[in-house]
Amino acid sequence: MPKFVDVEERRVELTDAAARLIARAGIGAATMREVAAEAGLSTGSLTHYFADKRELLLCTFQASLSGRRSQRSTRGQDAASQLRATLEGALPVDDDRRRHWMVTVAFCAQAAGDDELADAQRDAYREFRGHVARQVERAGIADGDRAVVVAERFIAAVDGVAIQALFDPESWPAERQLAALDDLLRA
Amino acid sequence: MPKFVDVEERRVELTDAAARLIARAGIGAATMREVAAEAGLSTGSLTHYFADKRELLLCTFQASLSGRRSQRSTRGQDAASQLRATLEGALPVDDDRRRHWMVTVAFCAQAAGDDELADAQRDAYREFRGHVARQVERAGIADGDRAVVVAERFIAAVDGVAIQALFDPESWPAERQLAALDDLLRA
DNA sequence: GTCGAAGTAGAACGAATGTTATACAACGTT
DNA sequence: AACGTTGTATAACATTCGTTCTACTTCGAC
Repeated sequence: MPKFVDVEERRVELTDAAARLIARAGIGAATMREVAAEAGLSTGSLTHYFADKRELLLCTFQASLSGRRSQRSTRGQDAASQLRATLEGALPVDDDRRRHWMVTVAFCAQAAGDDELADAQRDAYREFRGHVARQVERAGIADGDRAVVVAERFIAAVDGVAIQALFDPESWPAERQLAALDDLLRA
Repeated sequence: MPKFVDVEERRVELTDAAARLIARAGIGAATMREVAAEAGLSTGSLTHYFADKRELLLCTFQASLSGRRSQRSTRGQDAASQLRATLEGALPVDDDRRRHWMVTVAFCAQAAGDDELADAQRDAYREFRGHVARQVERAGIADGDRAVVVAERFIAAVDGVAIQALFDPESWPAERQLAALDDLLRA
């Protein structure tokens, strides 16, 4: 066994580079050469860790999803605070979350005509909906199917604000986004 | 003056073909050759009506925007119904509106790294926000700055539902989208 | 009927892309 | 110390893209 390199870490470096590129200049800028250069490597290394571009993009998408999922670390708080934290995680209030959102939008667009991507998108959203619904139940806001409906409404409201904030940041500083979230939870 | 062809009509045919392609298979599928073929023409004709691909895409985007704007024909109704109709126009409840939404998402993704596109996106949204705010005022729901805030909340809720409906149509048939809209307006 | 501008088609070109192949460097094993 | 596997870089390949160029058609003006 020669030359020890943490394969998973390398793959993360490469998908991170792809995500940065996509967030900065769109998915069209994420060419094999550009991704490799952004990661400080060569296309030879890139193809060594990903069979082809499709695999690279799929992994980039799923890495972005799991990154957002891992950000939902909610312990030691009451249910209402956990719910609030979860929804706040879906707002582009800092550069990191903004980057995640740009990647998400890019893959939403890419999902047209790519069934595998569309399925991944849909499943990720349903998982998120279930997560929010569970927290809605724990917070005692609603139960059963009603909790799912409330979760959908919460997510819709937050996603809508997020989209507006993404493309009109001047109108939507972080405080205003959080104020909108508070208004939503108050009702 | 030889050979009379309605230039504007031809341009619409071409941007329509581009929009169909983008909605069906993503913006990556909207190559010059594919767009020309979709419109039943050749690349020679395409370049005859659009200087380059960038102009074609910009015109396609603006045509999609103005198409949605012209759909807001609201006369002979009370203010509340007009508001409802405007917001319903932003829901992907039929193939046409669904197509408009797919094009919008595609250009949202494209707006990363393209300032001109990002500006157009932002301005279009602000125009829509003003339109909704005016109808909110007429409906007597709120006045002045409050009307704008209410408009933003309405748009956010509708956009959020739209995004969910786009990528999970099974969970969001037209009736459910409209029910969500009614719930929103009732509160 | 002839001429010229407008429309259309198709080929051709350079640039860029995804992919593959080849050569070299690094390190554990024997 | 020699070898084989892994990692990395670079070059080459075929394809596809946007764009440009050229030829042909169509129609009104004279």
